[in-house]
Amino acid sequence: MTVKELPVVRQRGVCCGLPAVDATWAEGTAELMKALGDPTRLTMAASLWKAEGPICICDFTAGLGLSQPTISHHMAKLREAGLVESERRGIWIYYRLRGDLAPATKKVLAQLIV
Amino acid sequence: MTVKELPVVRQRGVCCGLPAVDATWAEGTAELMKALGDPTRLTMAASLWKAEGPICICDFTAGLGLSQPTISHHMAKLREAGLVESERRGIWIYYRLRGDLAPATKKVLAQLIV
DNA sequence: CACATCCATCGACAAACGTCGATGGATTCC
DNA sequence: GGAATCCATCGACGTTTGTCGATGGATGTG
Repeated sequence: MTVKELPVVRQRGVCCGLPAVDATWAEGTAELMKALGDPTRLTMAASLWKAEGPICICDFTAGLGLSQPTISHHMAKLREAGLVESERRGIWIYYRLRGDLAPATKKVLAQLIV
Repeated sequence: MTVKELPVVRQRGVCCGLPAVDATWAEGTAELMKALGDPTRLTMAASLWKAEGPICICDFTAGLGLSQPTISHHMAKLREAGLVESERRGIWIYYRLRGDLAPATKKVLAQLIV
């Protein structure tokens, strides 16, 4: 993030180039950001990150003050984003962060979560 | 992110606690994630991150294949998120990442951008 | 078997979002 | 001064999102 001087002269009607940014990377990474771009989902992800063990929907419902369908909906988003996996245990379905998270994703989460 | 065994016994109708997650942190961080949660904005932010100097709207318009109002709109979102600052230079308005970005934000961007 | 609990899914609804064309202000060039 | 360029803002439009109540399947309890 080096800051250089502004271009002194510039021709009107002519545009300069941009640093190359891979479109596929942008698409995928934006998807991850979008998954974390809601306070409820971010809180759920952070809880799973900090938790010693997996957590079930009813615990989030109780703790976050939202309806069960809403929590379920958010968890589905996290699943679609490839962030969590689930395991049934009797009546309950326990969620945890996926064990095979991409290292880059892990680093972002580690950096993100206080 | 330690993984522990699932609870073996559990009472029905009783919910367990969650790891504490600060609501203010979640609100603010989700705001940042939301700002980066669109491929166009993420590309713009990455371009600014990689660029040697500031970039003006018309360059993004030319490079990203979107209308000028759309680019302007996205840039406004990045500004509202506290990510960019601008400087007028004649006809052009140059944008750059804010110099006083929070260290945490810088680290996230550094981690994020390839 | 009947009943309770947990949860995913559906349908609905208001709010937010991404995009565009049109407009108008600011600045520079001729 | 007149014309051209850059850009922010407005209004409009269809799409996506966050939330809920209702429903039904799966599983365990008595």
